[in-house]
Amino acid sequence: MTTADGALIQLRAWLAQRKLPSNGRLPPEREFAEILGVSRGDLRKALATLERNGELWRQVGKGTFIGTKPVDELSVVGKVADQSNPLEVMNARIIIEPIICQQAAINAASMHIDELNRCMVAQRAAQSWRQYENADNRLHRIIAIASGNIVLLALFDQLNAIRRAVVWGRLRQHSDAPPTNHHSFSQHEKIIASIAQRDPELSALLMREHLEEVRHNLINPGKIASIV
Amino acid sequence: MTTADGALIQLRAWLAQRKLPSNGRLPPEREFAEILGVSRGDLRKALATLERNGELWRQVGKGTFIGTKPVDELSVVGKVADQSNPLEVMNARIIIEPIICQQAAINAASMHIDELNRCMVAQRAAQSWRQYENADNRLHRIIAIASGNIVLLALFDQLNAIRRAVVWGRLRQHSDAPPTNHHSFSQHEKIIASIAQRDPELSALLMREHLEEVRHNLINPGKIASIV
DNA sequence: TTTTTAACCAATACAAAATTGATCACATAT
DNA sequence: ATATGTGATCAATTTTGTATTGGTTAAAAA
Repeated sequence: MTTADGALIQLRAWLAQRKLPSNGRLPPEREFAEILGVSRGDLRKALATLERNGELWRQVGKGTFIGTKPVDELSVVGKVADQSNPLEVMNARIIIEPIICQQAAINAASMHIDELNRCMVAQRAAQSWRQYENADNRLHRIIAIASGNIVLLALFDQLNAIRRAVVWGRLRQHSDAPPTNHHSFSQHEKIIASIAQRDPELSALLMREHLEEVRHNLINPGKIASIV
Repeated sequence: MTTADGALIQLRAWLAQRKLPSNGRLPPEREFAEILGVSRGDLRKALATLERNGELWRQVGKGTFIGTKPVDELSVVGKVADQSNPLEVMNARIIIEPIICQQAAINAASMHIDELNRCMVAQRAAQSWRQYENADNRLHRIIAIASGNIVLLALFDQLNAIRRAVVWGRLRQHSDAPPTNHHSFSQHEKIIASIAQRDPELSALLMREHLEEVRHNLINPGKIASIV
């Protein structure tokens, strides 16, 4: 038996008899090594073992804690946005939004269909890119609302927040002229129609195709380089 | 024409010719008033007008920014949790997690497979419900990590946060004894195996079946009434 | 060789100081 | 007398500086 194994045994014994503070934090490594009477290296090996087992978690500058690491649910958008990029966000949309659209086809009320059609009217009447974008965002969000699941809507909003944070500050050189992206119009209309006629699979397929085209335009910045 | 109207005109002209920093922030009021050569009060009136039009937004201690105010994703978890219920969260999981699992089968690295197997060992060795639950949460989260898409991981964490907020305080009367839910064990192992052998469709199917069984146990609270 | 110790690094927490939009009181001007 | 500019003050937020902590490496010691 190595001394590192001995440290692990001592650590387990200490954890078993000690009553931990409410936040589950245990002493910093340097003190803890003295308390247990082992070297810091051996203590770290023992802690690493318990961390692999998921019995505790550590973080630089914070400490060592018993249990599972809590997900920091706030300001997650900014951190994710820093680590991500427009393409990754687009890929996530292609994965998530079609199934939300599928649920919308199952659960949408006629009220939602009407609202979607109103969005199309507003989108066609848009006289600036800002108005067009607003109408488009609203359209996609109403689909999420129509899914009938508040949790799905919350996830959609989260995804949207990440998207905005990622493209935030990047080039947005589109003019103020209203877009002439009529192909996107027809795609939207087909999606709405498939929802109206209660065809979940078709809705998901059309939404996926629509987003994949948007991704294509994102990768190949031709005439239209905006995220719709 | 009042002096306040003149300030609005000067502000618009300044915004039209000046190139704004990437974050869209414009100078603090005191400096800005000097730059434009107007009083701070008139500048504030002009800014208020543009704020009403949604062309900019302001916040105390932060500054004035061009564009629409980013949504505060903060404390959204609590609001959603209030309006939702365990079944709805479960349904959202059944919709979301299978496709995340599908992506994991496509993108998982061998490191992730190893980690998943370690989770299974920890889950089998669990000697209390707490340890079992920790291992299970970690398993599902590693699958989300293995998807290779940070945005998907963020959405999974959000879903998890909502789940915890919803079931928080509700029935959780399971004893401290380790669970004998061996069927769940085999389901987990099959999912890991399907990921390891790169079968996206099978992975999604198995995850869906697994979660649907959890939902069944949630609706029919028999022997096992925990959300796994 | 292996283990321990020490030193240093990067990330985080915490507190103090500076910044900033909002608001009010008062002086000034027309 | 009303309106406008000026300054002070407040509360929210950012910034800055210091101490702490896990992570890492290399030298010292066994």
